[in-house]
Formats: sequence, structure tokens, C-alpha cells
Amino acid sequence: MYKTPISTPSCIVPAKIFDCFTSLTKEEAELLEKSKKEVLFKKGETITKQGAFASHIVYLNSGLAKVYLEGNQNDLILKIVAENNFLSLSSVFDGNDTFIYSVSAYVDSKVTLISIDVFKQLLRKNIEFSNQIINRLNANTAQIYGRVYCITRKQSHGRVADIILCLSENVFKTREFKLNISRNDLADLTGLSSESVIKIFKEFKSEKLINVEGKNIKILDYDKLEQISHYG
Amino acid sequence: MYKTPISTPSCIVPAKIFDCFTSLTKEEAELLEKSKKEVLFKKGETITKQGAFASHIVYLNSGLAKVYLEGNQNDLILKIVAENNFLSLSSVFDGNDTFIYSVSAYVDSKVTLISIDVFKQLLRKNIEFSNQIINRLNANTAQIYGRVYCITRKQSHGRVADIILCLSENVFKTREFKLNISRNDLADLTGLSSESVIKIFKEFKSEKLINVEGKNIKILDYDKLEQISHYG
DNA sequence: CGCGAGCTTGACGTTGTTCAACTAGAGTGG
DNA sequence: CCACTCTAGTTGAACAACGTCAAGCTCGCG
Repeated sequence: MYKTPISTPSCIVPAKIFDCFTSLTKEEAELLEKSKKEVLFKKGETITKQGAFASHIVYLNSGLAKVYLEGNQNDLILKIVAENNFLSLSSVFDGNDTFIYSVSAYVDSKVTLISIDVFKQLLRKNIEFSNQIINRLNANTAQIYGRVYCITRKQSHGRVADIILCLSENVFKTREFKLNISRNDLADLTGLSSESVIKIFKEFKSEKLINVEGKNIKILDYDKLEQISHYG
Repeated sequence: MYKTPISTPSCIVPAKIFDCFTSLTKEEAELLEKSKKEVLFKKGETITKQGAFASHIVYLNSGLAKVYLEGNQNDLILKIVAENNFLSLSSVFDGNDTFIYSVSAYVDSKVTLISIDVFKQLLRKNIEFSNQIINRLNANTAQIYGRVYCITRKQSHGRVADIILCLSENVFKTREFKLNISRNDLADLTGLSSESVIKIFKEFKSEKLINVEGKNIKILDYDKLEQISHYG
């Protein structure tokens, strides 16, 4: 029995509401403006594709997306990204400019594509901007470490509890929500098979920890879930 | 059957030999010089402790160290770090300045401790330096994603093959090496139990893929191992 | 020589996956 | 309006992969 050492939510990078673009000078903002494109992605569409040439930095203006590694049949969701967050920062700098993961939209999403060259230019010019990006990168790292811990150290019940809590707290921000995420995605979020997720949902329901009716989920016993998430 | 999508070695961040401190001006270098401390850690000693206050940036000058998350009985090694790499970059910026992981020395290691305040100052002053740090951070991210993929998607044989190859290629840089890493650490590297690692070693040996004599490991069939690592 | 830590082995148990069958609901065409 | 199909969700039984446990081994070291 060991309490999870990491306090960061494991499924999402917390969106401290700060817009890192505010630190740009007027001139820099104009440069950015000229080189960016806004695109609307429909629910389910692929925004970036693992292995493809990463020609742009991708920023999510509104909507909800999943960032995931593609496997043979099961994917692994690295994180869920909400509005005002980058979708691809880390794909970009490591020598070969390739997307190391795929991103797809959960709901209709507005996305800004920024030329990498311009982005790098901004990093070189504006140190405040650069530092804010570093902070973003580190928030990402903390998140992924939490996720690694969750997926590798906890067993199934703990993982499912973790994801329920994380979705409730960070994505939907209420204890009763309609899950616009498929059971298969829940499996990819927890690293389990969809059947296992379903069976654990059923158990949680019979133990009166949650109420599940199709897509609707309601958390009944928050503390118990947290306990399961921590020690499971 | 699916080929691993990530080419980065999963156990270590490749050390592109570049010293990010070279971009500092004379003045900045002096500032750094005054505020840093060099410390020698003996084999097995703890360099940073998960949960402790992260008062310094830690840089590994020489030696070999493991970065790991502490669990109840088993730890999980996030990466192995060789000389001329940072041991704690990402622990530092995310609001609460706490080490999110522990680091300990595999062999006697020389470490430089840098005051966080000074480090942040340098980031603010020197944009070249700041950009190099961003690159380092992203190399780290690519590595940890590769690791997540390996540990969550591959099963035991693939993971063990992966680690053998990774150690051979990136840490020891030869196909026959003496492992100064315990079986328990191999377990923590693969996310398996030490018994499982041992059993798979035995299988690999009987299939003439490797030769194991206590701590000495020799890779016999490189291609086959790679195949197992990729498709396992 | 004897002790202890790390390593090895095999028997056994648990966890979670796989598979196949079944259900429910949504969209489609006659 | 009713079959028809298609996909997502659900269920239980059989199975495989790993972990756990307990015992024995080895090697370095006092």
C-alpha cells in the first residue's frame, strides 16, 4: 500500500489559464498572425498523425482532443487536451521533425497551426515567451510521469478510479457528466481492454461508488474512489 | 504485430555531445561558477529524493545514474542518465519546486548542483541557452514516450529484449558488457518482477540469443532480439 | 569456514486478456 | 413502418501472462 507520489492529474495537463502569446510584442504578434492558420476539425477527425512530417506547431483554441500513441489494435492515450493548450510542442524539436504521436478531436475543435520556423524565431527573439514554453513543457512532463506511474504501478481498479476522478475533476469539472468518450477510449486511457473497463464499471456500480447509465456517469462515493485510486 | 513507432531508445536520453553551458557569456559563466557546487556521490547513494524540496538543478558531470519513481516495493526506472546530462530539469518549474522522482548513482558520480534562482536567471538572460534547454526537455519527452510505449504495449519478452539492446547500444556501446546493474534494477527498468526477468534471460540463453554468465552479457543474435523488441 | 545478499528455480495463484455470443440502439432502404 | 445491418456495449468461460512464494543456490567477504 503506497500513496501515489505525484499530485498532477494523470490524464490531462492542467490548464493554468495563461495565454503565453500575450508576452509577444506587437511586431512579433503580427509575424505570428501572418504565418498562422485556423482550422476547424470535426469530431473524430485526425489532427496530427504519428510518423508524419511535423510542419507546424498545433494549438487547440477550443474543443477537446486526445493525444495518443498508435499500436496494433489498441492505442495508448497519453493525455487529453482541453482548450488553450498546445497539441504538439515536444514533437517538434528533437532533430527529426516528426510527430511522435497522433492527435484526434473528441468534439468539434478549433485549432491554430503555426509555422515551426516562425515559432522557433519567436523563441529566439522573446525570452519571456521562451520561458513560458519551458513551463508548459515541464507541466507536460509532470503529467506524463504521473501517467506512467498510474499505468505501470496501479492495477486495474486503481487505474479506472483514477481516470474517473481525473475526468470529473479536470475535464468535465462536475461529479455527474455525460461521457462523450467511448469505452474503447477508456480502455486506451487506462491501458486495459475495454471488457475489463466495463467489468470494473459494473463492480463500482454494484458497490455504489458510481452510477453508470450508458454514457452518463455520476460519482457517488468520491472518497472511496480516491482511496482506490491511491492505494490500488 | 506492429512495429514500434518510436525510434528513440527507451531507457536513456541520447547524449548528443553538446555542452549547453558553452553558450553562456563570460559574465554569465562567472555567475554560474560562483553559485554552483560540485559533489561526488558514491555508488548506490541517493542524489535527489522524490518528494523533497528541489532547491537545485542537478547536472551529471561523470558517472551513471538512474532516475526512478518510488513505489511500495518496486520502483520504476524512468531513464538511465549518462555523463553530461541533467538529472533534474523538469522537476523544477512546475509551480511547486519538488523533485517528482528520485535519482541514485549506479557508479561513483560527479555532480554539479546549480542554484535554481541562478538557473532561472540564466534562462531569462540568454536565449541561446534557453533554447538549448528546450531541446533537452524535448529529447526527454521523446524518450519517456518511447518508454511508455515499451512498458505498456510490449509484453515481457519484448521489454527485456528492448532493455538489453538499449543498454548495449546507448550505455555500454558494445555487444558484450558487464552489467553493473542488479537483476532488481532490470526488473524496475522493464516493469516486471525480477524473477520474470531472470526466466526470460534463461529462455533467451537457451535460444542462443544472448549469453549470460552472472553479470556478463553477450549479445549473440542481434537481429532476432531487435525483432522481439519490435514485435513483442 | 560461515554468513548474508543477491540470484535462480519451480509450483501455484491472480489478474487481466481473448474469444465468442448476445444485446441495444442508430441509421438505411424497401 | 418494418426488417436489415452496423457499431458500440455487455457478458461469461476459457486461457495466458506474470507475479508471488518458498526453497535452494552461489559467491563474495569477514
